[in-house]
Amino acid sequence: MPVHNRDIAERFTRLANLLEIEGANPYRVRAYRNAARTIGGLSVDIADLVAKGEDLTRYPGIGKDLASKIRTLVETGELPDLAEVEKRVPTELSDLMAIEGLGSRGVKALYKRLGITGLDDLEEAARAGRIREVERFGEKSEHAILAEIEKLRGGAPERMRLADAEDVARPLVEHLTRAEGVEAIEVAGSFRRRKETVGDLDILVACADSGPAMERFVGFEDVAEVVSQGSTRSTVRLASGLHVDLRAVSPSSYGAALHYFTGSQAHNIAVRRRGVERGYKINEYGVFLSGGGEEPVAGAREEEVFERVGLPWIPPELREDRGEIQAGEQGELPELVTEDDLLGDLHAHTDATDGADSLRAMAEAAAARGYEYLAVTDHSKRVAMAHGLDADRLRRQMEEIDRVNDEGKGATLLKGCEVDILEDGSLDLPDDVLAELDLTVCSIHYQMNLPREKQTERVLRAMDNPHFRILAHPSGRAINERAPMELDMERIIEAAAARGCVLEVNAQPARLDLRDVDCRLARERGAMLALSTDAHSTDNLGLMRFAVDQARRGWVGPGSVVNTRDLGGLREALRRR
DNA sequence: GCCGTTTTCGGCCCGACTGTTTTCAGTCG
Ligand SMILES: Nc1nc2c(ncn2[C@H]2C[C@H](O)[C@@H](COP(=O)(O)OP(=O)(O)OP(=O)(O)O)O2)c(=O)[nH]1
Ligand SMILES: [Mg+2]
Ligand SMILES: [Mg+2]
Ligand SMILES: [Zn+2]
Repeated sequence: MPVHNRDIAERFTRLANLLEIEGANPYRVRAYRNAARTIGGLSVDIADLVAKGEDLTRYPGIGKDLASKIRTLVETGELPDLAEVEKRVPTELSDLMAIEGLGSRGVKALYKRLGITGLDDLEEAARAGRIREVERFGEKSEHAILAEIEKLRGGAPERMRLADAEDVARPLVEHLTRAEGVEAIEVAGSFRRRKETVGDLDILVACADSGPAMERFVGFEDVAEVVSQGSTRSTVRLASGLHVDLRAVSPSSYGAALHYFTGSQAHNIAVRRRGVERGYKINEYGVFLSGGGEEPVAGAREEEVFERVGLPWIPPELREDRGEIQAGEQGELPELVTEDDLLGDLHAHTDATDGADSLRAMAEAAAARGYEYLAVTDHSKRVAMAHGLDADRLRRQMEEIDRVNDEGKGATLLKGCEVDILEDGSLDLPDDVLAELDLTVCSIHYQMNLPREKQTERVLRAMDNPHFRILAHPSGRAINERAPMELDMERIIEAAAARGCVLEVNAQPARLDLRDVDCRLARERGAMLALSTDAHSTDNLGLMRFAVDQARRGWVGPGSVVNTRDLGGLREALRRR
């Protein structure tokens, strides 16, 4: 696999940046950025699509020209347009745009006037006080640039995991709720869309007078810096480094503002374009008639905005401009799975291996959540670090499960095991003991760096075992910690669909594996999913909502999720083909 | 560069905040 989607997206982003610095047509620049966004949000590998000769123009924002450029890039590893523009302007200029407050115009001016091409040049010029000599720069921007360089040198800024963002948001929302005159408050942006990571927090408040809320916001104890402050919008940096935007509007604009601030940017643009087509101007204050007129025709509720452009209310998780608008228009928005749909959890550990709580405690905690069943899936022996089970210990655990089930106090415990998939694709326990289980959860914990073809074969071979049921944390990634394994996920999804294997959506906040886009591909290809917490304690059972988030972002409905079924239905759904 | 139950050409979302702007460009949401 020579060219990853990520590489293709990065090249087009670079091309867009350099063209913008050169002063190219901004809509052409936007077209390249859109293409980068589309490609970055794909589950299938573009290189595979090209190899199969598929028509790339079926993807929105990719026309004949871009399709041909992509094909060239995949086949030759080269993007001739990028090579061309790099002959005219230094490619490092694109990286300078990562500096906050520095855009294409600023970079161009610094390059033309001072010959600055990289971070080192920029720092030197700033220290020498030469930046302020350039038009549209001054003392303040010069200092700001130095500060930003400092931050950038301290390591690339990471996006924050959604679960961590919740912990940051909670006290801040609590703090703002107590501001005078706040009638409604919501964390919007990527947080509301439930993206796996967030770049910042975007908080919206409704109030007649924004003053008290804004003051309270910048006065929050964790604020390290007030980046900007106005009457309707302020931005702060928290001690953790996370930025927070607060937007304040009157209650009559709350719906329009919530729509605006929830995004995504691409979704907003698409909805606003529909507005233009229908004679409206849509902004964060409401929907207005294009001809002018001060009075909005809608704005208090989010539904009104959609209604004006002929759409039903679209769940935030879908608002990525990835087909939700067309689906809404045609009345074909998917029914999305909810936490209430789930009748059990199919991946959990106990104190027999690396879990914190007993079988009995886990069964009772599952019942307290209203579950009908809980699969106990402790590690197999290969995972020695977790004191994994051999056949004997697993059999003793099965006996204990029988006893706990007989007591009938908790949810029904299913006999399972998280069986390690060994390097050759065989499973870590003998078939005879696996045959005694209700289900297996199979996963890779070692040798995660095999080449793509081998790693894919390893998983497919594991599926050959008739006792294989669920593929757990399929990519093995840990967000901000460990890259996913090299895998042909499309092949794995297709194999799962064909052979009656189930793919897990692991709810551990660092995993979220499958990803949203993989969930969507799985649904499209007819593979079944299991939403599971991989709980290592009774509390961990409560992580389920994070798996639900990503499944919903993947357009997944209850029908594609095995643990929406009752025990009888589940056993049916887990039958192998 | 993309795209079309108005269009195959001529549009392409719309607004807040900052700084050096002397009347608004640049950057960002
Ligand atoms: N109409 C419009 N809305 C925008 C634009 N840029 C951002 N927004 C809206 C939609 C975004 O979801 C919202 C918050 O902006 P952010 O930059 O924080 O993006 P978002 O939260 O979606 O992603 P993030 O995880 O923060 O990178 O503001 C834009 O160019 N036009
Ligand atoms: Mg955001
Ligand atoms: Mg933001
Ligand atoms: Zn596990």
